[in-house]
Amino acid sequence: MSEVTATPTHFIHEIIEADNAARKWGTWPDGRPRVHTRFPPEPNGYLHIGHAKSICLNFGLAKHYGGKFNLRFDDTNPCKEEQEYVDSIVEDVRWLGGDWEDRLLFASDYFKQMYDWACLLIKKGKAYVCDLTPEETSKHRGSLTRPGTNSPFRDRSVAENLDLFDRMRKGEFPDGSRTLKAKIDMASPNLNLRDPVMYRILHAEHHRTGNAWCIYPMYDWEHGLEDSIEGITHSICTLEFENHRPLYDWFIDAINEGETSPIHHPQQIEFARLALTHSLMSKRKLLELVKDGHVRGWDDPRMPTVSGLRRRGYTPESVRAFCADIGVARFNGVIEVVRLENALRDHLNKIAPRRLAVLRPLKLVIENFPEGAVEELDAVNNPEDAAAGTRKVPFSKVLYIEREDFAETPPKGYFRLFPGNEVRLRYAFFVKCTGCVKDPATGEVTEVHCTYDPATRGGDSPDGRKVKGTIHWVSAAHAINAEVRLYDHLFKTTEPEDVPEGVSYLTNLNPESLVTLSGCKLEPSLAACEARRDSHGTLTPDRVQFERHGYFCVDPDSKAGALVFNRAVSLKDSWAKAKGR
RNA sequence: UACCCGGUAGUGUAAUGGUAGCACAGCAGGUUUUGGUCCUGCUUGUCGAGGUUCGAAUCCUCGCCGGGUAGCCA
Repeated sequence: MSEVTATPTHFIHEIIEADNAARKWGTWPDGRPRVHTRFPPEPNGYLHIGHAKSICLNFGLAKHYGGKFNLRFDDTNPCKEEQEYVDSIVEDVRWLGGDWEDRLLFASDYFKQMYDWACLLIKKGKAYVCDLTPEETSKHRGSLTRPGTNSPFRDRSVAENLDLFDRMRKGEFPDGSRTLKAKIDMASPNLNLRDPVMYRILHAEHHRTGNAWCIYPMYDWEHGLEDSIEGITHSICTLEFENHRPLYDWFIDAINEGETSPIHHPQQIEFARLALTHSLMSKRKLLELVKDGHVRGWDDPRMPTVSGLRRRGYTPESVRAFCADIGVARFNGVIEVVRLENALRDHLNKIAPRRLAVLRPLKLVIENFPEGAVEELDAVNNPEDAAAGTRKVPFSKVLYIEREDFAETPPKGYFRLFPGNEVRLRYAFFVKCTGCVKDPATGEVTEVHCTYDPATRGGDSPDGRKVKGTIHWVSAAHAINAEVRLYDHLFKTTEPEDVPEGVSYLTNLNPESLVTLSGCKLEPSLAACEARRDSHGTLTPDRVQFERHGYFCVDPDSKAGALVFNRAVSLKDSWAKAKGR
């Protein structure tokens, strides 16, 4: 069975496979059925995980069926769009693995063609220049339950419409004074069909066309034309455009009516956008979080933006796996964010080198270990990947262990260090706790003491003796210092936007979403880690597993000798779960 | 009280007139030099009522519930 005829995994596959079987969209030169998708962002903000779903869908479909994928900027509103956003979107789509080859396209490049088609519609009596103000237009539209009323300018002559539209283009009229509208049906139950605006007057500088135009096309008019020009077969968008589909079809049909060589008519298909628990996808609110300083920027590791995920330590592979895993449907649900976190764990478990790192250090003194001696011990780099090999880790008389790995009076089921208990120091020796030293003023434990069994070197006892606990450690004399940032959900509630009337979603912000730890003690090999960048300048930080903690990556805030690590995701912790009960 | 679209375990997603399955979460156990990984088992579901049919998650009707739509935004 060839890849192309594999079992469909969702309804869009079914549509495409039926189209392919019927050769609905023709074929490529090599004879295979044509599939051509696109991702059409407006460059007015940063991409987030919801966009990633769309990118993976569109690019994935093109790739699966041996088709093509375009990256097209839908830059038809000069008031909101900026080059900065174009650049970040290009970077994010590329990072996610989207390949548009030489087709990085801009809707603004089609302005002249769209204008000509608009004139054609005027000549066909299907479009007219309307002098109604925005407020009047709104009134004439009627309501959800009342039909609209015709504009008094609806029946202007073709000649007058052509003249007025030409003068709109030349900039003779002020912003908002006139529009070009499609003549459809003011009584349609679908409000989108009540003589929608095709062009508005905007004397604004466009990021690419400058001042060449002072009329700009509206989404409903423009979008299908862009798809048509590019030969898009399946124009995939989100569910809220469902009511717009009749208009998408109407415009292209209107252009084609009576023509001997009709333009290409793609098929619009809607799917459910992504929503994640403990998260937010609204561009406006994301911007607010950045502007008001609730996060450190668009790429704050707590943000659901693609750049945030990247800085957090997510791999493109894990984001793609997540998008494939959650599926595509026509139901607006909410995905549990643990699914995303799990996708990362899955990938990093396979590829991340293991390292020893003590986040909240507590001194462990080995009473019977010779002063000044150093043992070089072999540590496995990745138990999931034998090819990753081993490394040497220095061991000495004074170590750091995790504060939470010692308890003077252990809770039930605790099998870490406590007086009289023996545990294994990972890759090193068995040690038996002999007691601890406390600060007489505060009562805080400042040092733990133990003895080690030299016969257990490497972590196995020749006499077959077993220990229940294995803890990690770092040699105090060899440790390097680092800052570690622990992240938790930005919002403490599952659906942060779900707030009572008059209450801000900001009240759902999690005050503990960022915990910064300084003076963390890392094994010396970690000194070589970097916040690397690829040949495009895109961040690809080194990622490691700190054993028993989680997966971490190097943050670009790092400086020589002062590394900063971000926790991408913790390891599953059944002990923490058991304690919580 | 208009039109459009939806409703399957806690969450998401399959089954397209023929045994309601999968993933994640949860629970229990096994393995383990990470309380990780891995492995095994278990709990939990077709919004409701009618109808068509030998047989309905699927088709029909009527309800109920949810989402979308009244920008010169996309």
